Amino acid sequence: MTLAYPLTDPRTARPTSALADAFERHGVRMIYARNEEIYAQDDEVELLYRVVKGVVRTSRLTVDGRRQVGDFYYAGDIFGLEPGPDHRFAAEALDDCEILVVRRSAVRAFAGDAALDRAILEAQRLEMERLQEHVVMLGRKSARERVASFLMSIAQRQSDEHADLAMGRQDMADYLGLTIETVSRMLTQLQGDAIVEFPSSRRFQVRKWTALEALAA
Amino acid sequence: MTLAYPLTDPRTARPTSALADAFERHGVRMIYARNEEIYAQDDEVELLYRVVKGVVRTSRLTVDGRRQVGDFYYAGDIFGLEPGPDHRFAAEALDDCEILVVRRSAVRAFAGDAALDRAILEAQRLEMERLQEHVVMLGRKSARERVASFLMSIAQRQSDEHADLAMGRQDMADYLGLTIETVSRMLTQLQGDAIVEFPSSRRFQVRKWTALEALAA
DNA sequence: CGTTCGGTTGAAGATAGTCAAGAAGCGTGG
DNA sequence: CCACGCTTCTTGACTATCTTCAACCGAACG
Repeated sequence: MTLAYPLTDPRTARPTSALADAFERHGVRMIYARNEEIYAQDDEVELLYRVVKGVVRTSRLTVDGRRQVGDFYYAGDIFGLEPGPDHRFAAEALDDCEILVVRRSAVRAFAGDAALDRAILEAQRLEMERLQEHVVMLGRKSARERVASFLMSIAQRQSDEHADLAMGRQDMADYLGLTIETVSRMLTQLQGDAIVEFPSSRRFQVRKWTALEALAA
Repeated sequence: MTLAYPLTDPRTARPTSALADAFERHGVRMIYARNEEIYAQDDEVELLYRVVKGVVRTSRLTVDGRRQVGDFYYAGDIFGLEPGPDHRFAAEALDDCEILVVRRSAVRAFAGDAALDRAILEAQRLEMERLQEHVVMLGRKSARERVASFLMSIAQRQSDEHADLAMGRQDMADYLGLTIETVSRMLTQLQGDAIVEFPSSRRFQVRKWTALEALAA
């Protein structure tokens, strides 16, 4: 990890809330290399993070080595906001990342309790929505449907015709509660049905939106 | 649903937080019959609920009829606290229930923004922890492990030697992301291994705590 | 005493996982 | 620029797990 420079950058600034404002003023800009750990499982929760550039993955390891990926965070997303005194999920940089970090107490002093609490509340909302969707997906969707949902959410995020996958197959698998082989098979299957097309393993294009939507439902 | 009487009952009162306090003062006591709906999926979020007596189940139905149970709420638990403007999960009374209900805006006026936000924050914490656990369970545990985890959490909650299941097999299955048959089979299997014992289908006793814990891990 | 409902059990089938091999991309160094 | 090794992804064959469909059992209730 490299400490870069504390900064308020107008390009990445989004001073829409007390929280965003606090990030601008008190944030420290950090650089993380690919696969570097941002915080560990069971670390104390004391900082808030916002992705400026790159993609972050949260994940949890069970004692016997099974891994569950919590979510992926892209530029603008806030993460590290977890209930309880320590992190149940670790956070790692998927690729080279630029992250704004603020100390929670610093934010509180700056923003005032009420404003901060409301801002954090809002961030937690998003987090909970993600979790709720995740639960339904893992509990009630088939492998094919999970993969379709995943591609759907990625494709929606990117306005471009082509969508890029920031993560490898293993990360997808651990997010979807599947094995890497099953993910791979489902992808080739969706491609065989001409629903999506992969010019390369990390890049795809949706061919039949309605079909993909139906699966993702 | 039957409206009972607005009340502050010292037995069920837990005036430890602004939220609890608000429930005491502004709560309306409602009675729901077994399987009665408390709020529907896609209803607007505007009320907060606290279980006084009975058990509540939240669940979500997909378009094609699959059901995912979100969680079960027992006496003292707060529910209905969801992100977004409307409920993604419905809430229903598992058995005959007594519920304290407060209007969010009323609570806010009473408690003051800051105190309320912090109290809601705390309740949301618990909710997020449940969701995180649920994700890991659905994503990375086998049927046997899921059932074991479930029994474990029920048994821990009840101080008694015997633990009672408030819900039927179907509800367990929909919570665990399994079918009713698989749940049943895992239960008989755990019983066969003398890890738990079911004198009746709704009542059990843990025989080998260490074995159950190992599975639940 | 029959009916209903919730739970269990069995047999067969589908879905996803495991193990193993092969192909394709990618960076490094000759 | 090509060759090599490494990693990631794909594919195949087989197995395990879970689901499906169906029958059965037993307690609760009229």
